[in-house]
Amino acid sequence: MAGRTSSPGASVTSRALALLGAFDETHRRLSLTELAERAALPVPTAHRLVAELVDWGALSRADDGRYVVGRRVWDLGLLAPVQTGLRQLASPYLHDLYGATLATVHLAVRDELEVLYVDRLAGHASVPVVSQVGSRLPIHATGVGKVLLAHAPQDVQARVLGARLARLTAYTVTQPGSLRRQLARVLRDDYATTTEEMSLGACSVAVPVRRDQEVVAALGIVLPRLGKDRPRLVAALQVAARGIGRTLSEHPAGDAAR
Amino acid sequence: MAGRTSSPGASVTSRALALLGAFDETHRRLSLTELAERAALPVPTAHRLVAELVDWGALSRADDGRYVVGRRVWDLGLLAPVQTGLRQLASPYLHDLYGATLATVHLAVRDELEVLYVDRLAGHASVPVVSQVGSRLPIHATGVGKVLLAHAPQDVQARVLGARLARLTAYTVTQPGSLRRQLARVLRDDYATTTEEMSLGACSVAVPVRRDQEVVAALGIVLPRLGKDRPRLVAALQVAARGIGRTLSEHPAGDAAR
DNA sequence: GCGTCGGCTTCCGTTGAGTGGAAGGGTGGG
DNA sequence: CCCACCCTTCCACTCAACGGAAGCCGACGC
Repeated sequence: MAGRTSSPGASVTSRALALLGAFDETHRRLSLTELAERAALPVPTAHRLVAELVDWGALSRADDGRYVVGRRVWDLGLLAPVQTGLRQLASPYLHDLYGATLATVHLAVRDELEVLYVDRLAGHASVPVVSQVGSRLPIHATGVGKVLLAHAPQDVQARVLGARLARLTAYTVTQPGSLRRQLARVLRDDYATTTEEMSLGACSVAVPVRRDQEVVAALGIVLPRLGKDRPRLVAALQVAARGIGRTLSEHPAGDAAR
Repeated sequence: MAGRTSSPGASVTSRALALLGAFDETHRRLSLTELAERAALPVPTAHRLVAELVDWGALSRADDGRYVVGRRVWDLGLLAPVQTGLRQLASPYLHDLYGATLATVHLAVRDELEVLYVDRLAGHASVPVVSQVGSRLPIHATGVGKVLLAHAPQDVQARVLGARLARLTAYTVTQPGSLRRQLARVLRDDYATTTEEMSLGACSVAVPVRRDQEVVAALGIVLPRLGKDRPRLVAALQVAARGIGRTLSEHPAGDAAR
């Protein structure tokens, strides 16, 4: 390979992937110099590798010279099991729920100690929420998060409860004991709720989505307040969740929740 | 580099990308040998490169030893402008439309001579359609396709009309003269319709989405039949389309329709 | 239970793809 | 007009990458 390299042993593939990895939610458009910095590469090296990524369609160069993630990565991302399995199969159920409630509807999975939002439906009438597809939010402060945490392995629960529970609003549950009791109730009632714990003006209800007894996702909705609609909402969510679980069982190839 | 190579001059990056490019809609799970074949690489070479892609999260190995597109590509795909620009900004409008009609709602852009479905909303009550997010369908047989074709550059229209127009149902418009006249009417009426031209039992209406006078996408819905609801549907679609166009104009960084 | 086959994994001598500092061009701002 | 920064190109040097061969492993047929 090269006579001199700033990072001996690094492969070409890892460098190219480092360039792709330079993009994130807060860095969607990057100049060449920014890319090089974020990927820890010299500018000429970044320049060569970026040109190849652009040729293939992994990156795209905008008119202002900056780079963005290319259409081909979007296409490829749609082939990932989280999309073709869980998200796609669940979509009609989520739309049924949305059509019936016009509330924000969430489908989420656990991603280590966080909640990953796999899908989110919302119109203009829905409660504004901070989540969007691909977001990772704290697991202790959302309805779907509490469901996923309640059904997580003991070591995951220990790590979440043993860490500092971030206070996001005055109503966030930050005492481990309180959260533990809530999780026990989630297991008993088979649904979770939040009341302005993630953001003010947003309350939520969520239920587990099971495939063959295993909780693989959580389905939830967000409303300004729960009130006396709670039993009806829980019932609607559970019907949709069972439908999703059944559909997932009928499509074994789509190992959706991993 | 290596003392011997089956494809001299091919870069490491291009080989790694060839492996990613081995996946498509009909090849979502591939064995190592299949990956090597489809990427035109020797198996040991594929083995090494695939291991790196797995390490980074671009690919994932399932329990049965086969590979799928990894979560990190899904994450990255969500950063592409087609997602963060057009799709995300349009989503609330699409959900409003869905909530009002419970019909299948489509958002699409032109991708060369085809329609690319950027978003699709459907519940169980909606008409089953063949499209899904990321699908490319023929531009002459769908409502959104006719809108995009009517507003396409002359050379694009010439290439579509000069090629054989595939007959998908008995009602598909396959005569270039007929399609030309329909496109003229689309420009005049500012909406397009289809009647069981793409699949039986599915009729559609679609309107252009404009950002600063430029047609950047098409918005459509699919129903079992149009009937006397057509004017109301067109009006609802146009309101949503104008809302999307306005929102796109307010977010210049998201060059969504490219 | 054994043998065969196919897929996968590991090895390693050879070599050319890849390296990045230097230099130069272009653009925007002061 | 000058300066600073970003981007692009060059090229001597070298080590990362190459893939056939060999071996391992699991499934399948007899």
